[in-house]
Amino acid sequence: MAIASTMFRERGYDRTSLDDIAAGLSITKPSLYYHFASKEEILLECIARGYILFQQKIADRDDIRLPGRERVRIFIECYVDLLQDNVLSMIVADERVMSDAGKAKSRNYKRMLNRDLLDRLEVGRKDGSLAFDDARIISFGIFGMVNWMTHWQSGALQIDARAVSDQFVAMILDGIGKP
Amino acid sequence: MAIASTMFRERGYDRTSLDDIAAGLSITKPSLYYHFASKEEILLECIARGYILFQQKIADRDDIRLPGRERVRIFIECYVDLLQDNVLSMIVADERVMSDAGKAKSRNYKRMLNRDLLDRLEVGRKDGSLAFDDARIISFGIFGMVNWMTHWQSGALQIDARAVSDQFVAMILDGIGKP
DNA sequence: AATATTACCGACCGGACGGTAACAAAATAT
DNA sequence: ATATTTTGTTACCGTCCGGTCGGTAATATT
Repeated sequence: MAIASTMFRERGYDRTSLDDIAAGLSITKPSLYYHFASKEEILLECIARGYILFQQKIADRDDIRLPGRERVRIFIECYVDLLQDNVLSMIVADERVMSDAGKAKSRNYKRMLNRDLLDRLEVGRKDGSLAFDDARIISFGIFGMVNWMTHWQSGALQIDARAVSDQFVAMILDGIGKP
Repeated sequence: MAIASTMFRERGYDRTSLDDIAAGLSITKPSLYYHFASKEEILLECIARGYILFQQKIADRDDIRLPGRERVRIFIECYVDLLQDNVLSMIVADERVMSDAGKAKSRNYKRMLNRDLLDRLEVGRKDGSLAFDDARIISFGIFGMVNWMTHWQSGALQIDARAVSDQFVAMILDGIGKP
């Protein structure tokens, strides 16, 4: 499962054949079909596991009493961390190849993640630690920034995960413009 | 060519067959092969055209005398604009399916684009209108934020392009944190 | 000892896709 | 008018891939 997750992230869902996954597990394709009903089911399982991992990671560090600004920071740091560790197939999953049912499930995970960030943003807006116009656009921007890290592969990402999330957070919170 | 570009952006390169492209042009696949040597060549042509369009667009608005901060803003606004108009196949092009030669060409365009933004950032740093740590990370962050818009498709992107780039720019330059 | 259940395999199917060979019709040049 | 180049077409090939079929060891249950 973790292997499939890694392969999906490295080669992309379409270009990872069931034979590839099976080979990675030292079994054969029909054997995969004993455990899973379809390729899509494998993907959905990967997505679910990624989401759970994220939930666990963030639960460890989260504190509801913190100002929104800090809670956004925590979200971003956890998210970057998980991306670096090759999990979160959600990002690689192209809904266009999925069945309606699978699409719905996948969207649901994305929606939950987005809702979490949106909530943190609104908390910050209310407690005065954040200011922005449309939370949805900000949220999309943040996700995009981080999700696109999956496209850095090979070459540029010699950079430490901590440095990345630090500077992303700095840019998001304080901006790069000088007054 | 513009048709291929749009199709690549909408369905993805892999899932756009040569028959699809040919049908979109009301011709047949072998006829495509009269004009292009391979599917990859079509993609590369799309990438090149997208780059040229970007160059034209930004040349219209650019002014070397402006402070770096403004020149970064212009870059982002032009980039968002072009993305909304379905051009820039560069983003959709997954280097993993390309030949070494194609990969090199594709990377070259990306490199040029990245260099342009990096230069603007450095100008801003020197003239004091911008402040940041590692320009590469900032640049990647900005590209990610905007590039990821291609994944918004269907549903969320009811938002006007201008609103998006305005808020992206606001977040990048001023941040969303309150002092 | 007989019977299920679990976990796996080799061989194959049908469809899609990139690409090609051989040939036909316009368009253009002479 | 004829020859030639440009731009198409129909029909096909090889390959890859998701998925299936029938069968087989090994382990657990009765």
